[in-house]
Amino acid sequence: MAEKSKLWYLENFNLFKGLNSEKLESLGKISKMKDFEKNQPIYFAHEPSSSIFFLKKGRVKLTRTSNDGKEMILGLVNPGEVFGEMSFLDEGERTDFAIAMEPSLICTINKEEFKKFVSENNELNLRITKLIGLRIKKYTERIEELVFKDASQRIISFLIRLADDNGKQLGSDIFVKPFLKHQDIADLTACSRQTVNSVLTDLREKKIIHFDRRKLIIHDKETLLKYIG
Amino acid sequence: MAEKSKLWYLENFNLFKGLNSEKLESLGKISKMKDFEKNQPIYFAHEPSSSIFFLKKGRVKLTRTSNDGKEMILGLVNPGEVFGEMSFLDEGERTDFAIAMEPSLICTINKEEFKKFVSENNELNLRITKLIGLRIKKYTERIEELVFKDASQRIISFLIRLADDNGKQLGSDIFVKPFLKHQDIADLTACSRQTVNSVLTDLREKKIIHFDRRKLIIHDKETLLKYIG
DNA sequence: TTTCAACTGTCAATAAAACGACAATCTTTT
DNA sequence: AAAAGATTGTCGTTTTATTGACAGTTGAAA
Repeated sequence: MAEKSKLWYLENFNLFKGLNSEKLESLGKISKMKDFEKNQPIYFAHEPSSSIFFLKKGRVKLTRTSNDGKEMILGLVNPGEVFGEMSFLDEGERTDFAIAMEPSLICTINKEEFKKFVSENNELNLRITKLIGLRIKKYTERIEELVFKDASQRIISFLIRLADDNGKQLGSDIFVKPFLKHQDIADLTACSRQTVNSVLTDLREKKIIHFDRRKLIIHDKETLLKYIG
Repeated sequence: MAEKSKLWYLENFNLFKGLNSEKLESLGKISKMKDFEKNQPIYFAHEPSSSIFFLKKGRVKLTRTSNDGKEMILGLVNPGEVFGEMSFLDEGERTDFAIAMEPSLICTINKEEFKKFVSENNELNLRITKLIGLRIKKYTERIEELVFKDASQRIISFLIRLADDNGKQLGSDIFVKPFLKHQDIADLTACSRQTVNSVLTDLREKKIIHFDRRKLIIHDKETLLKYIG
């Protein structure tokens, strides 16, 4: 491994993997790194979407709020991932609200400068195309889930995704840092807090998962998979 | 207006508006025009997605089916619009199923040839970018609707979209050709046929819309808008 | 013209999940 | 350490929408 460059913070982004140091250098010039504390907003709905973001460290959630104040979570962002990339596709305003769930380190690049950088580095085009394709796929899957699955199936699907994205396998158990409260899971799966609680409790009684306020363990992913067919 | 070219069929696609005749010519060379009859499938799920489609005339619906046979409609395609464009973003298989709802005329272009054409005509890049952005927006709006709105609000939202996309204003009435059966509306709005019927009937009783088997008229769009806030 | 299949309209029964309420527990602040 | 606030757990109760069943219509096919 090469010596630690001052651009260390760009190296780990999936999107930039394998770029040579010259290009990372020029990327470094147009990017700004910023710390966010827990619960600090990153951008708001109706703001002009003029930047694209990369999460280096921490955790971010993207939400939408209905007229009457109900919240839904559009997505969670893990380290190494891009967010706010709609700015790349669209001139308009943001439609979602981004907030740091934990102390986070976030890299910001101005939309126009990023577009210019991409046009000078065509290898990125393909990656971005794939990224966008993946987003569309995720959204259509989410729609499908809302249409075809009932509340407990949606919650179980979510647990599986959580295990895959954020879990650490230890023997036959998968440990997940429980960074979401029940209300968050409810906002992610389009059901009520009480329903989330009862589904989780039920799974715990059946020894398929275990959880309390400080841990979440999936004992038996196989069985969970059976529930959602 | 210029004399009718043999490329008349390409002229009206939103995506190609304003391309000069030389470019249309070369587009003509890589595109194939084909007639589809009512209920004829255009592509299936799990097929490799090797082409992109443009609807010249008729009407197409894009659907997904759950494991247990329930259907949802992912979207309706109107003349002048693209579909199957995921092939442009993704190497994989189709995830949806496209079927002609009416006798239709459809232009097909091979994904790779289309990509080549786009790379030689950079003005298209921006339009495609916008198109993709719009798709993402539509999907997130759909998710939002499923999460925040109840069945009758979803049906009413759908009626408004239908009026906007397919309606002809005549005085204060908006006429829509009723090309959808109740089951289709149900598949579009994620509720049951019976619920669709009862919501529509209720709106008819209140004289906000009128419909029977051969027509659908929206008398009072204002009031519909009030229902959905 | 008759027949058949698909679609519409309606209703009662059932099921799913939201909602409201409140106690218990944990966390943070003072 | 006490108080306040947030989160979880557990209830009945109520709402919403699905389901199934069946009769009435309509359009197409024979």
